[in-house]
Amino acid sequence: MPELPDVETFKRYIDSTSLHKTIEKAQVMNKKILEEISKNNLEQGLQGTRFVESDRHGKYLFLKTTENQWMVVHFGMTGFVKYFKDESDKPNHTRLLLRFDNNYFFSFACQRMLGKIGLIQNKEDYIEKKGMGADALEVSYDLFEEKLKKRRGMAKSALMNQSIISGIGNIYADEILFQSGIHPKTKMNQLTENDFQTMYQKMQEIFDIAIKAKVDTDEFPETYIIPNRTKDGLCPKGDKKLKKTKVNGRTTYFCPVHQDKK
DNA sequence: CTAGATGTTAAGGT
DNA sequence: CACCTTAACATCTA
Repeated sequence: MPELPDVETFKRYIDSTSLHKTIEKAQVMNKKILEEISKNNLEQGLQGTRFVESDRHGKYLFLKTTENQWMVVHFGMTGFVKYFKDESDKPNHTRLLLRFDNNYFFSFACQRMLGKIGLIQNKEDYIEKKGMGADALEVSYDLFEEKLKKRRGMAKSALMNQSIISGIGNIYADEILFQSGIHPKTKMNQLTENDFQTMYQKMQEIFDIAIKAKVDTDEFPETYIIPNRTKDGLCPKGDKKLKKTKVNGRTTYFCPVHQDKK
């Protein structure tokens, strides 16, 4: 799940459930998710503090503690968070478990262990060190076009490159290109000014709609390709079968009729 | 049993 | 040097 809209949805969920509660206990259940910190240092760094503020950059989530540090969360491919009261509701692949002073729990779960959690002093330095580009919801049109138009590789690869623009993943890259009528293998440097304007506008619109729908694909517009990204999926604009290919080593769906720009 | 699944990164190649 | 592509990571399911 976790592309920009998913992470934004987690952020809002955390804002409404988990801020301003003292963390009485922190338990790292699996060390593989730790990013440059020991189990003990993360647990001790969290215990006794409260989360007071949250932020998101691309697919990364930041939670500020009363000690002026940030817990940075990356969800990998299978990560999610859950706030719950009854211990029997604890998710299966919980890797970090917090208990608040109201006896509710906070779980960070990730089945495939591709997620990461760290504790950092400075959010801006971290973003810089990771080489992240501007957040997809904050990037200006001029920067969007300037960064993308020189790229020689395939359009989809460039959209998914986090160092150019942060937040677009495999699923939403397919949606942006479908809504823009651009074939995913088109070379980015062959697109026109008009194409970049369309992609920029569609990117904003799609993320906006996905976030408002809380990422529930049942609530997505009928014209979206995301719910149809399956074997035998049909184009929502014409009933022709979608094509499946690989870009960047990732499964890519597109409509050969509506994405002929190449 | 094998292939593939929303992500990132290191290593190799242009 | 800047950019592009691929494999690997760990686990589970179709």
